[in-house]
Amino acid sequence: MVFRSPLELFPAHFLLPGMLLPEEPPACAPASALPGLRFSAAQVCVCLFVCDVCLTFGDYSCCCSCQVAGVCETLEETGDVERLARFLWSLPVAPGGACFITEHESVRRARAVVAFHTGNYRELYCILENHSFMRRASHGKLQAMWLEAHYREAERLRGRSLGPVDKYRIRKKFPLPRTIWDGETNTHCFKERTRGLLRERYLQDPYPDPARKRELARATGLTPTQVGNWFKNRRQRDRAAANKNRLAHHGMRPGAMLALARTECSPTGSACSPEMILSVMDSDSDFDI
DNA sequence: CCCTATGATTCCCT
DNA sequence: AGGGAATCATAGGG
Repeated sequence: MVFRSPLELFPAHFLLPGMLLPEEPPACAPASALPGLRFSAAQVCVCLFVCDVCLTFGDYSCCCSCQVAGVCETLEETGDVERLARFLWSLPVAPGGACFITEHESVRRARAVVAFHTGNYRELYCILENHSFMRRASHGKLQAMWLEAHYREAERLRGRSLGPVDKYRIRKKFPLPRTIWDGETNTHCFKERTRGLLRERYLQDPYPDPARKRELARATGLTPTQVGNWFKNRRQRDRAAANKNRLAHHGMRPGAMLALARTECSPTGSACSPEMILSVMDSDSDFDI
């Protein structure tokens, strides 16, 4: 087992907590040296026995790695990457590179965060590709770092910022590793069953009241806002299609179209707009309602 | 690379 | 608050 700076510089500080602090305290110093952070007593404690534990692989091993992980999580939450980097730097490193502490998922994630913020993308990719991250809650952040790192590399290479299409190609070229992705496809469209239900209700009433929207949301698993957006988009696109169609029938006045719609739908015309008639008749892919 | 489809967002209006 | 219009962002086909 070997130590990197600053443990190499101040080993006594960790092993003998009663000693005076050096002029420049290492990152893994007691909480008093880290103003603004609230570590638990146990988390602080790790700074005092971590080296000894790692040297001996004694009974503290599990406790030790959990405490280190806790400190990593706390530092990561504060967003102080520089301090997090110093803390990671202070951790012991086994000759082969593996250590029960650094193998902890939170520590690995912290290493990934530091690698990302320091622009060490090779290391970031290595960490993300070669270790499984079981905590799904952290997948989003890791995925974002994976993509952003590839975007930045491409931008640096091309000497210009990337457009949406460039980014899309980057995502295709560098798909998310399965270590940070559950494998579920992230479809851009709603499920066919959901869309079918929405279309059905839209035909009945293109202007559902809030209660109906909530009910539809429950039935489809969408949020009421998503349901509202869907209806809004549907109406907007039907109107656009109607206008397009109207241009094709140039010479036919809007009033005539409305009359046509009302006669072909219902006497009141309440639940069937001219746009809907057109959308049903149109051959656009989405007009299969 | 262009185009289309589609969900989301923003701004303005009533 | 909710609707319309314009626009953005993204996925996917050819």
